Amino acid sequence: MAQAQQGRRGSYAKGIAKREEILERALEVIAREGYRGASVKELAEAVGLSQAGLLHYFDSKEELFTEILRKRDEVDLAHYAPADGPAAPPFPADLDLIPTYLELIRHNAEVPGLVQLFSRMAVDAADPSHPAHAFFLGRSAALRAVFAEALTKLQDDGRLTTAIDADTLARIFQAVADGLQVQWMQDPDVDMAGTMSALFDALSTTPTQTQR
Amino acid sequence: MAQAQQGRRGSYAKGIAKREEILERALEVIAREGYRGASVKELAEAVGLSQAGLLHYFDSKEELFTEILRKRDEVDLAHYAPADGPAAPPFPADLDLIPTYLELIRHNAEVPGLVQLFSRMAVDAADPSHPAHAFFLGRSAALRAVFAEALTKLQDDGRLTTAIDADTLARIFQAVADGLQVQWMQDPDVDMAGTMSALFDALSTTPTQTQR
DNA sequence: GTCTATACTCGGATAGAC
DNA sequence: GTCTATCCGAGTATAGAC
Repeated sequence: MAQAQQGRRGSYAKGIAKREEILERALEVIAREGYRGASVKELAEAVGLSQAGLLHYFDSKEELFTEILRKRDEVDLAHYAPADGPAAPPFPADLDLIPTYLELIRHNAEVPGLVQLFSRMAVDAADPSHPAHAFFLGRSAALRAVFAEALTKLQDDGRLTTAIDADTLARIFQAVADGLQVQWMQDPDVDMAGTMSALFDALSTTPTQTQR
Repeated sequence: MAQAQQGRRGSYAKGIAKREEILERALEVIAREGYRGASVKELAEAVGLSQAGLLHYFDSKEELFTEILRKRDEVDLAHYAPADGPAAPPFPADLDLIPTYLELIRHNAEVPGLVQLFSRMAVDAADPSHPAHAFFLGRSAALRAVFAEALTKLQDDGRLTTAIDADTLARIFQAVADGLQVQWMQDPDVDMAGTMSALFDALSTTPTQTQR
């Protein structure tokens, strides 16, 4: 009960490496092959294990998929946060946040399965009793906090409208991103990054365009 | 094969009235009691029928729930389109569209179950093989068209920014609305209408506020 | 640690009586 | 037209062999 268990429940140092490996493989597979209400069995086979073998590392299906999303944030953060100290996931509080975010959105368009998984879970996890509920609340708040900070700086520099407070703006950008994902899933011709960018430009006070 | 069948498949004039009645009851029940992955059986009992009895009127679960959403648009349209000729669902092309839309958003906050159902289906129906795929594509496009028309008028009147074309603006408003719904489901404190309204104001060129 | 096999549950669909 | 009863498939979880 008191020993150091840094993984999740019941996993000792031994298993956690494999766990991470599984999650990375899962990310690749889902990104490439898509997610259509995937079952544990399907994912297990894609990852090279039996269903029971996979569930050996995770307590339940919900935990498994939640961890996949967490891992996704982890790799995205590592990739899009060039110089990082202990920055708050899923994004660093750096200044060039908007272009970086647009880059990430462009990247998302390359991994439809992950977008599907995320959107699906976001809806399901709205139920407070869902295992991923806390994860989404926390992630969502963290994302907005980082955004709000960056947007405040832009407002202070006179580069962004002050007609809306930064917190609300952060919420709006988040909503647009999430909403565009759904539209894009339904119609892949939708230009998520371009639309986001257009909104940002329209709310900017300088004639400068965001570099796309 | 040639006789007039105005309902869906295999339902003759007799059944369609009951069908509509069922859908109305379903709307009430879901709005009030919420939707958490509801099964046909649950809904059937809430509506006063057995599972088999309910499926007598609908070919499948997916068709049933799609029809519920369609009915929802129908009653919303009837309620929020005061004087209507043959206007395009789910909204009339009238001028006071923005305040009306805000009203509808406020109304949505009163019927969480319907929002959950809609969001869930919107994600699932992203799959082109989903029975509701076409419904969502059509609805979405129709909504944007109505919006784009109204927004164009506002731009022509010099009351709205011309930094973004009306079509893109329509898409943005749609995305914000959808995204805010997800945020609101996760955290009911989120003020959907207020946030939408703030964005609209910020994109307006006149100092006038939208009447909330 | 990983597998096979199985138990169990749930939910949608269908057959057939009334 | 509506019910009861049943079937069937899917999917998760678990037991137990290796």
